[in-house]
Parts: sequence; C-alpha cells; structure tokens
Amino acid sequence: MAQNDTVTRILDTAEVLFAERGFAETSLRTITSKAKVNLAAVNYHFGSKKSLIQAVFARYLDPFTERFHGALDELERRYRGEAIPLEELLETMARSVLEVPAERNSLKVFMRLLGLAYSQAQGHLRRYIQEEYGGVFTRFTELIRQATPELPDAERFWRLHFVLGTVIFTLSGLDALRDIAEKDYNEHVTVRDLVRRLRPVVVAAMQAPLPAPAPAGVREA
Amino acid sequence: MAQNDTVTRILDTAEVLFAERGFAETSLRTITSKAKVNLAAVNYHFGSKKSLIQAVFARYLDPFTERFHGALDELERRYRGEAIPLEELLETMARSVLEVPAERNSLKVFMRLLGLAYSQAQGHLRRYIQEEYGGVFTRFTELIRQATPELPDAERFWRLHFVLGTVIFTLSGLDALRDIAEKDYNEHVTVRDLVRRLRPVVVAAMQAPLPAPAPAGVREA
DNA sequence: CCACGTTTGAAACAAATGTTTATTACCGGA
DNA sequence: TCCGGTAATAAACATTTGTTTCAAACGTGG
Repeated sequence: MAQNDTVTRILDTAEVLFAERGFAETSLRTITSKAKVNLAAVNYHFGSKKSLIQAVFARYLDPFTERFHGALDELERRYRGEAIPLEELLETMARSVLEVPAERNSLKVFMRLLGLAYSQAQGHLRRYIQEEYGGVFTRFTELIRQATPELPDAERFWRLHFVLGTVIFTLSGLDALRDIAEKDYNEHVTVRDLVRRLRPVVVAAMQAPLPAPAPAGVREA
Repeated sequence: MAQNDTVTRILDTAEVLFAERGFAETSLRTITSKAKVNLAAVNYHFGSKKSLIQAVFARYLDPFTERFHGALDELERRYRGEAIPLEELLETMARSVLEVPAERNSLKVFMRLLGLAYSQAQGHLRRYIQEEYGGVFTRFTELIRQATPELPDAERFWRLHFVLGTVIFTLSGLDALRDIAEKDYNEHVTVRDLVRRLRPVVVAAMQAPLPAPAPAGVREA
C-alpha cells in the first residue's frame, strides 16, 4: 500500500494546486514538498509532468464518462427510441457531473480543472482529452440534436458551446465570484445552488428565438 | 520615434503570444527575439514582465473604457432618467467591445486576453484590472439593475456573470471552435457572426424565469 | 561639433525548473 | 533467512527563466 499511498498523495496535492494556480505556475517541487514525498517520485510514478497532468484529469474523467454513459443508457432505455426531452438530457448531464467528485469531495476542483483544460490549451491536454473522452461528448450532442430538431445544425452547435461556456466559466471561477456575492448579498453560495440557478437560464438559452439572418456580402478578416 | 517603435513592437508581439499561449508559457526571450528587439528592452521600457502584461491590457482597456463611458453617457442623455431597455444596454456594450480593436485589427486577441484575465488569475492582473477598470463595470451593472427591476439582486448578479461567461468563453476560445464548425458545417464564422448569434441567447438568458426556490436546510462543504 | 541624456546591445547573473542518476531502504516469497 | 525487485531518497544535471550590468551607439539641443 506504500506505492498507492505516494501516488494518491501526489494526485491529491497536485489537483488542488493545479486548480488554484494553473499548470505552468505549479512546480513539481511545490507539489512534492506539500505532499511530503520525494521530488523524484513524480517522474518515477508518472514519467513526466505532462503525464501527471493527464493522470489528474483521468481520475475525474474516467468515473465521469462511465457514469454518464450509464445514465444515458438508462435514459435511452426509458424512452426506447423516442426523442429524449432537452431538460431531461441537461438534467442528466448535470447530475453526472455533480455525482462524480462527491466520491471525493472537491467539485470545485473538478470544475476549475475543466475550465483550465479549455483556456490554458496546453496542446497535449486538449488532444488527450479529445481522444480519450471525445466519444461520450459526441454521443451526448447527437442526443441533443434529436431533442432540438427545430434548430439548424450550426445554430445548435454554437448554442451548446454557449451554455457550456456559461457553466464552466461560472463554476470554475466560483471562488472569486463567491466572495463578491457573499459580501454584497450576504448569502453563502454552494455549487448546487448555482446549478439550480443555471437550470432555467440554460434552458432559455437553448430555446431562444433564432437570430436574424446574417447580412449578405459582409466580409471580415 | 525609435523608442516608440521598440515599445509598440514589443507590445504587438507580446499580445499575440500571450493570447496564444498564456503568460507563464511565454518567455521574454520568445517575445524579444520575435519582435527583433534586445532582451533587456522589456525591462528597460516596462520594468518587469508583470508590468508588460498590464501594459498589454491597458492598450486595449483604456480606449474601451473611454468609448464605453461615452456610449453610456449618450444613452443616459437619450433616455434622460428613464430606465434604459436591457437590449439597448447589451447592444451598447457589444458595440463598444467590437469597435475598440477595430482600430488595431485583432478582436480575437482582445477576447482571448479577456478570457485569460479571468482564468489565469495571475493575482496581480486581477487586482490591476479591478482597480483600474472596475468603475465602468460598476456603472454598467447599476444600469442593468434599473433595466431589470423584476430580478432579485443576487439573481441578477449571477445571470450577468452567466452571460459574461458565455461571451468571453466563446469568443476567447473561438479559434479552436471555428475549426470544428468550419469542418462540420462548412461555414466560415466571423466574430461579428457570433455576436449576431449571441444576441438572442443572451437576452433569453437574462429574461429566463426565476429558478425554483432553494430547498431549505441543505448543507454542503 | 560637442556634450549629455536616452536607448540599444551583448554578456553575465542568480534562481528556479523538469529530469536523471546512483544509492539506500523496504518487504514479500522461496 | 536471504534474495528479488520495487520504491524512496539525496544529489546532481542541464536548461530555462527574469533581471541586472556596463559599455557602446544614438540623437538632439547648445
């Protein structure tokens, strides 16, 4: 159990430091000293810093995709061929996201990591996540397509990313925002609280009227 | 003009490198070599890397805040005391954002920088932007408050950040998304195009029905 | 044309980074 | 008990980082 102990201690420490400061801003020495393991342990157990970063993500995304796939399975079984309602799909995704880190206790970290994965755009990370977990996302978007047949394909594509942006952006920047909200409105905000607030907004966004058609003949660099 | 030339050449090069890779991932040597200036020039003209980062932001945000303040002035004059409609406010903000980098030609860079400012959370950057440009944002949110009297204060606060998340997230990650969209839907997407698509979504998000009240007595870490 | 403050230039600096190397400690199975 | 490989440790490695130094080049006002 000694090996496992070192490995998980590294992962536990790394994930919160990454979430707090980003990848480049977190050195292996900071991680190992805080985790009380030897500096060389990271390269011994993971091979490199890149691989450590990927391992941190895998520890969240592996259980998530499994859970999410399972939830979608049940949803498809329940609706046997019928199109699954949009709210049902969004609800299921939210529940799957919320359940995973509950096994640990750091939903906040999970969200922040997702945000970093998008913005920091460490080339290797984006590629890794795409190749490793792109499948479940493809499946989800296909179900969304069936649930919103009135939307043109391109419009649905963009709206999905709009709401994805809302969710990831808000939840990953939660700490900073929470401070302001608590000071100004004197209410303590939990992640679940935010999800409750996000629900009607996300649904409204997906069902908003179509935009005015693009003015023809306008060019831009 | 020799000094100015070096300074702007550094800024021009730095802003696109920062936008592409982030701050920590961009070394001064990369900047100066690409800009064809001496390594020491950055420290000579800006003092430090931190100050260079702030200068990059100032070059966008100074004209923006000036323009935005002016646009809000005119709006208040036009409505002389009446509450300004929500769409009008959002439209004005969008226009102000779009106009600024048009003077240069890198709206993309501007958006990406905004995204980084949020996510990378370099302590000093957040503080700098807040102190230097917090005023215009406060003014804007107050006008939004008057335009949406039906929203509880806390709800409006969060929704503003929801839509802010949508916009910044989408526009700052545009390049990656554009590639997918172009491949799958065979349409070339411009920023102005996205803004057109964002408009109804943002309005719908702000006007979505209120969320169900929070279940009482639920605690969370 | 000269002198002086400003800007550039090449080199060096100290500090920090990810990674590698030997050496030692550990510990379960023959 | 002793042997095997696995894991932990301390030290060193080569790079890369931001910053500083000091001399040379520049350009402008007297």
